[in-house]
Amino acid sequence: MGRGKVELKRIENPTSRQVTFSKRRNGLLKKAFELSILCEAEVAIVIFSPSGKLYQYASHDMERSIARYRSEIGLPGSADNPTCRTIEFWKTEIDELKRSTENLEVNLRHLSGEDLAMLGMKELKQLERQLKTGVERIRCKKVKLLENPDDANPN
Amino acid sequence: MGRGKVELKRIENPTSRQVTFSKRRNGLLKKAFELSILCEAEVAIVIFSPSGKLYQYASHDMERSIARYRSEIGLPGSADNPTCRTIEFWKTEIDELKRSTENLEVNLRHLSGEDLAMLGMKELKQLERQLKTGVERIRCKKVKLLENPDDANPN
DNA sequence: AACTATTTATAAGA
DNA sequence: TTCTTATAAATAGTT
Repeated sequence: MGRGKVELKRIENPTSRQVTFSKRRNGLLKKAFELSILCEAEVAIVIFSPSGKLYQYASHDMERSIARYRSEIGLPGSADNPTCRTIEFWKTEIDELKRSTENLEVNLRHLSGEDLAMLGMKELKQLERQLKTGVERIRCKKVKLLENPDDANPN
Repeated sequence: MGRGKVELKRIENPTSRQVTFSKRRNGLLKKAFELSILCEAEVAIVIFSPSGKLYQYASHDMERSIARYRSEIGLPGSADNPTCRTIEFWKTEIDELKRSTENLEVNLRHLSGEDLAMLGMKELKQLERQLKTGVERIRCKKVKLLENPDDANPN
């Protein structure tokens, strides 16, 4: 990727090694970010430059990913003997559940015709179609119930 | 990098999401390897697929990199020891959130006319009324949008 | 899994 | 460090 092909070995020139490090480090972190978004993966990266400086990326939370890694590998610190990391893991678990709950609530309100303010025409049309489909299905069900009341749960 | 530009958002199609995950995961791990060789960097990556499978790369050693990360961040490594009670608290917190999520999902499906099997006539009528109200509100909103497109979020 | 048309990343140069 | 550009590499869509 560049004006010349590069050999897979240590870059001897310290200046160009530093420059390459900087460029490729950014590239790697960007790719990690994209992977996590596109594929809903949990990605965590830790990089130490030759001079010892730390660079990191964590799609969710570094401690959570470490905890998950360890529990996957089978190290202690998971089941019993919970550590702070384990707790962190659950905290983010909770946060994610809360977020998904919020999303569901928004969807529900939209289907009830509430909170429509920020929707565009495209979304409105889609919502309307979805609701009409729902009404149609419910009508079918009602008809079936009337024809064959024995199936009914008598509420 | 490919025949089409790709939007930075979750890939909806599960098949192509899986394929992309596989391709990009390999790409990311390869880049990490190259970075460590070319620039003598210490690189550690942990990836969890959406289905929970672990993939990893560590130029030196995962635990070493984790330890180095923690010491860099300033964590003593072994912090306080959370009690089982705290953990139990969070477990129930999670259970409750999961239950409420399930309820919301059921409501959402009902509003889409799915999973109607166990509903009685009374609930069906209520659902239908709710949907009709929703449709009506959405129509109002659409009309307003058409009359006054400037308000629109242009989606 | 293999194939390419394209998009991206980046090596070298300024 | 930042920008530019030629080229290598990665990969999205397709088969």
